[in-house]
Amino acid sequence: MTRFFLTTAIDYVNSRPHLGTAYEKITADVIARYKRLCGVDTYFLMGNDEHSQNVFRKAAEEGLSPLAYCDRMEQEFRDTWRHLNLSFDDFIRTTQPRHKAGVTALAKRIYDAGDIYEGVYEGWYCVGCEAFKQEKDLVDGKCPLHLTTPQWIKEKNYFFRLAKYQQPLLDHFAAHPEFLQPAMRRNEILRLLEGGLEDISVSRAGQAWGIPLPFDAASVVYVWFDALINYASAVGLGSDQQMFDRWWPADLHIIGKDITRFHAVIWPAMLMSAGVALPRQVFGHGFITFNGQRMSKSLGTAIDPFEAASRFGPDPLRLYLVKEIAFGGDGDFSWTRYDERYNVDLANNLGNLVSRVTAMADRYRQGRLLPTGAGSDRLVRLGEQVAADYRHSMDAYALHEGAAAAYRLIDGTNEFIAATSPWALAKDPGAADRLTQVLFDAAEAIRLAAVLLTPIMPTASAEILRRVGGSSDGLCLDRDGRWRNNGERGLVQEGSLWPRKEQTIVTDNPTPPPSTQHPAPSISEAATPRISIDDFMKVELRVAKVLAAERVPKSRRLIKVQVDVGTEQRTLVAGIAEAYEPEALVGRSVVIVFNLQPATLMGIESNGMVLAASPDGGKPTLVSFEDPPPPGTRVR
RNA sequence: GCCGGAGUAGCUCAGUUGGUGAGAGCACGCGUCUCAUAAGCGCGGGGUCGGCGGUUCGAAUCCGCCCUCCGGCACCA
Repeated sequence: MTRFFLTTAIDYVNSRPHLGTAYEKITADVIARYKRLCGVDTYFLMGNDEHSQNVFRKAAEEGLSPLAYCDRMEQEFRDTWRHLNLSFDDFIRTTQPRHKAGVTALAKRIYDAGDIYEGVYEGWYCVGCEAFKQEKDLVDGKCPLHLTTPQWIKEKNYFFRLAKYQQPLLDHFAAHPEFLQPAMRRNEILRLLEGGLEDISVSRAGQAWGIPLPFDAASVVYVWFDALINYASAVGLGSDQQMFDRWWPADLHIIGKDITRFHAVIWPAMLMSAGVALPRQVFGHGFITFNGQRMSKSLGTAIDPFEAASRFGPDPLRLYLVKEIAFGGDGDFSWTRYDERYNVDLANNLGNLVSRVTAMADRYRQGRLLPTGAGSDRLVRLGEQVAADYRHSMDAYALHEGAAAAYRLIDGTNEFIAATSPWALAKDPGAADRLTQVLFDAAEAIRLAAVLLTPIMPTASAEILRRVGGSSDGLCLDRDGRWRNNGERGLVQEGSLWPRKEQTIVTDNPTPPPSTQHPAPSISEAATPRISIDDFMKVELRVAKVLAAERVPKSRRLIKVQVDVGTEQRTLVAGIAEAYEPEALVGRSVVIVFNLQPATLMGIESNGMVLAASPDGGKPTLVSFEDPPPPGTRVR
């Protein structure tokens, strides 16, 4: 294989990228750079997913046309990616003409294959639940929650015959065990496939923001169907056959583990139907947490990759994410750990190693080194072993092991210097040749390690190569990734590559962004349409005192509370069990929505709603009073 | 409750298809060199590999049950 087509998931443009998104792109970039280092003609694709209703709404909230909003977000994404030194060859947007051409072409092929049928999305619809109900969910033909007979609803829709591809997909998984990685994800999907598939809806009626179906312009392609096709449309499906022939099929889709099903089931089925070759491999990477917590904007646990890369530059961040996290598994990021790894891996080991070797070369040999004999057996063997291990690991996308291999050589070189003590040799006139060779060996080991680290730390590696007298132009692993014991080297001694960071000045406590730049709530609040006082007065808020509370059986969130609202007692159900024990609620005064339509939750009728602040991804906090007024008091 | 993931040294984690007395980094203690960014190198302490059973000549690794933590789903009026 002389060419390699690599993709990452395209990103929703609802918000700016966080470190988790950046992680995916960085690992993909490392793979792309590794392939290029191997002399493989590489096409690395990234992009944005713009046809979502959320985007449409968000743009409207900000008073922008959807496209103008997407243009702006593209700049934000590109700025971030540039800051991380990502070497993508192409950046696709799903609003581009080439993508529309690709979607149209693929949809038509699937349609012509007879795998898209016009149907009605029909089923029992419970008005109370605002949801479709499966036959099996009904009890005596009635909604078990509302005890009402649901309506039979029909909605025009187009379906893709996904179910038809159950067996072909199973066959494909059997024939290509490498198709989905890591293995655990494959097992999950196999179990899902064995359980059978259902046809899926691929269109939405009555929406303008999207790509019209080629066979029915009144409907647009459903966003997922649309998005997946980007991988093919970017390389010319439906617009540039020559390019498509050159790059398709994709060699590797790097995606997050949460969207494995789309890439390992729906996407290959679509391609099978259209008679297009399947991608060779899908790799589902893990998630990055911040101090063990899921990244969330409102909790202050979303790390801005821009900020992280600004701390020491992009290379240290890239090294951290690649070396410290087993690729495929989940990983954690914290500022203290980031600083620690920076000091250990970069300042103490690699950076200091470059300093000591260039300093000695300068001091003892005026920076000129020419081999005087054979290289150190031990170090040469280590270098060659490391280079081989590195290749095996990187070829298997065990990126963390590839980084570790390079570091074994760095550590080994520090040990080598301690063992050979060049400063002692320098005092012995009879050891002149020996000293030259020792320094040459050390410089060569650094050169080799820098070559291996090039995909991970492109800028720093080039700088190291310059300092130890190696070239960084047009690197080729076959040629430059092996031990050399020839040629004069000119070493240059300059300032520290990575000065030690003596103290941590950033905190790892979740820090919600300062209110001045708190984009999440402030923007959405400002953007929400204002309501009149009359609208608000429709909502009747009242003080209620909790008389009794108990956990709803088999529920994780729900607590059933009996409250006194002044004029009567009521039963309501509140989703606060994760934050409150029922006993702790009794006697408390809370605020409820008094005039809310009743609803049935887990079989219990709730007459009202208990107010609580509900942070995104956090636990609710009840609205309470310093000095509780009597039950029934109106709140306004 | 259902479905996943995880539980290995004080901390963060590696441990390919079960097999040499269980590892790395950080932190800690001791020693040592002086070329270097108070960095490097060497030695050391410290672990019932969540618990209990089972398969096996042999299990951190496979199987069963249980405990704990974290996600996702169902309820979130």
